[in-house]
Amino acid sequence: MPADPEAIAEQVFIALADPSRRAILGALAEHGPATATDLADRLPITRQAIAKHLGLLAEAGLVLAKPGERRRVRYHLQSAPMQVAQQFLAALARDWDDRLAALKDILGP
Amino acid sequence: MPADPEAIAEQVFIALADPSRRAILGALAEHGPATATDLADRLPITRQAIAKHLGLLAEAGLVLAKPGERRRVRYHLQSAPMQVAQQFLAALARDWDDRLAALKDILGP
DNA sequence: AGATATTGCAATCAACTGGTTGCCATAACG
DNA sequence: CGTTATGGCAACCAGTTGATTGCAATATCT
Repeated sequence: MPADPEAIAEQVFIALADPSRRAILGALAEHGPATATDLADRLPITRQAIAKHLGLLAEAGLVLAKPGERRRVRYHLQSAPMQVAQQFLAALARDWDDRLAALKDILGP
Repeated sequence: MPADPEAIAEQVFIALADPSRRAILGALAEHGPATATDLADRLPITRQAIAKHLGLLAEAGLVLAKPGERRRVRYHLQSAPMQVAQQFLAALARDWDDRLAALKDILGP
């Protein structure tokens, strides 16, 4: 399991780049942990499509699958990877601005 | 031009989800503004592929095309959209944590 | 004018993606 | 025991994507 921040951030970016995935995450945030079939009721896509997305989200660490009582698997949000991605973004933006300022110092008076 | 933060963030996520695109941005950050052919020398992909990526990056606002002297078009970094995306991420993470805490308050002692 | 370099556009291609349908294995409940 | 729900594959399909090659247009230098 590589804790490489860039790898984690990349997976978060991929996950958050898709509207359906954001909708799934939004539903989980709004109504709490849910199963794939629950989400299929709320969202306009099939359970299998949702299951695929949940697989990807779990891979990215944004969601955790918890086996429940009636053979149901409930998915819980995990915000940790998003914070990693956020810090990655912040570092990138800061780096860019620093280098741009440095260039300006060299070229301009 | 929609200033919708989510739309901007989505484009940033899409842009940053691709390694080649991150490499292009990295090269621009490291060596300053450059043309597509310049970048094609540094990176292991063709100029046309780079041009396509630059188009997408420009669409996302992460890069600005500045027509230069010898018909050359130099691309400059723009960090503003990244800061929007970063704040979008921060807001999401905060929202999740708030709701999770609220659920915990309801369910647990 | 001719040679060289640089950009833009189009076609093409393999791989990936988001999504659907269908089927099978369980497990709960009447 | 039969029915009903739930979840896990697997196949398949259309659209997108990352990347390539080829070529035309324009500009620069000798």
